[in-house]
Parts: sequence; C-alpha cells; structure tokens
Amino acid sequence: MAFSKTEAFTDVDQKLALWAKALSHPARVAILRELAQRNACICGELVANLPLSQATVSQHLKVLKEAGLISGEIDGPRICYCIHWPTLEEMENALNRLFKQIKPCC
Amino acid sequence: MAFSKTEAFTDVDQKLALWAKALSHPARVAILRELAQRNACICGELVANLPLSQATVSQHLKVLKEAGLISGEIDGPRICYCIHWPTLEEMENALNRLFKQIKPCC
DNA sequence: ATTGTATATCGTAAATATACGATTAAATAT
DNA sequence: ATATTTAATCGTATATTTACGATATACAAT
Repeated sequence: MAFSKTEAFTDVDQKLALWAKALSHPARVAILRELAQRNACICGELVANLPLSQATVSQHLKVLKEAGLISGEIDGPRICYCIHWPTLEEMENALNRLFKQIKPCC
Repeated sequence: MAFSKTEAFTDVDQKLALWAKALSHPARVAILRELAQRNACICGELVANLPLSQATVSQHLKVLKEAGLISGEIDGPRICYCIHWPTLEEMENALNRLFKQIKPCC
C-alpha cells in the first residue's frame, strides 16, 4: 500500500507535475527570478536576499537542481548557480502545449 | 517557530507557487486535461478514468477547486465540474510574465 | 417513505516537504 | 600548517500531502 501512485500516469503529466512541484514554493520562484536577473549568482547572495536560513536555501536549490531547472558549477570556494535553459524551455513548451490543448473548447 | 514561511514572499510569487502546487500531482494535470477535453465532466467519469479511489479523486478535485482552477456546479445528484477559465488565464499570464522576465538574459 | 446513486467528508497511516541549528567538506588565504 | 569562508549534509521537529476505507449527505427515482 505504497504512496504517491505517480507512475500510473502519462510521462507528459508526470513531467509537468514534477516541474510544477519545483515551482510550488515561493522561495524557489524567487530564486529563479533572482538567478535570471543576474544570469548567474552565488548561493550566498541568495541567502542574503531571502528570509530563510542557509541550510533551507541550500535545500531549495537542491530541489530546483533535481528538477533540472538550475545547475551549479564550482567556482573556488563557492558554487555558482545559474538557470539551466534547456530544461526551462522544455518546461515552458510543455506548459504551452497543455494550455493549447486545454483552451480550444469554450 | 511555525512552518512554511510563504508569507515572506511577494504576492506574485506566492500566487505562482500556489498554482504550481495545484499542478504538482499528475492526477490533477490529468483531471484538467480531461475536463478540458469534454469542457464539462462529472466526477464519476473522472474516477473511472483514473487509477485512484473515489475519495482520492474527490480530494484532488478539492485542491484544484481551492486553487480556483475548476468549479463544480450541482446537477441533480451529481456535481458537474468544469474548468474555471478566468483563473486558468490568470495563471497562464503569470507564467508567461515569469518566463518573459526570466528569459532575456543569455 | 425507501432505495439507489453520486460525491463529500472523516479517520487514519504513511510519505514527503519545510525549516533550522550544528556539523562537515573543500577550497582559499594567511 | 592553520584559519577562514562557502556551501552541503545531518539530525530533528513539525506540517502537509497522498491515499483509501468507511461513513455521511443529498438528491432522484420508485
């Protein structure tokens, strides 16, 4: 009697759900915005700009990374996070297809 | 030391996060698709088409309803769910603005 | 009035998410 | 070599989500 029967749905819907989940916390939306604005950004500055602890921000970054929406490259003692454009585009396209498919009627 | 400090973020990011959360389970994406295809649909048919129990589907419908993405009207002994277009458009627009704001760089 | 049908809600168990302090790891700088 | 800095991970507490059986509710039909 396991939980989260996500495997029973289509790949497209699973992917959409995973991306949506990645965006389902305002901190993560804010992080994406922030990274985009600077086009690249270290984690430290993010922590300074968010009302969350370093540990928590790091956790949110991990979620975004696992969803493929950002990537982080080592740069000396810090990590330079930036948006991973290919996945972001993929997500945007999937959403647009969903809306397109949904909207015609009515 | 409460949890989920969502109130510390902007209204826009909170809204986006709430909508994303509503889409963060494949069953709910599938429900939206299904409702859109028929433009209106009773819950019973949804249950028949989803690998989930009636109680669980009803719960997912509640989440979508609370996010404003669907509405349900009483129709005899059943409830006729359908997509709530104004909110769906609002969400689509908010997402497009986010992508637009994010994409310019790089 | 009783029965049947459709859907919501309740109760509950398990999984996942959120948050943070403390610690660790890894590179830089001294 | 040692100290400093930056970010990840660990441990832990609490909250929320997911799932379902059982029950309640509300209307329709008989």
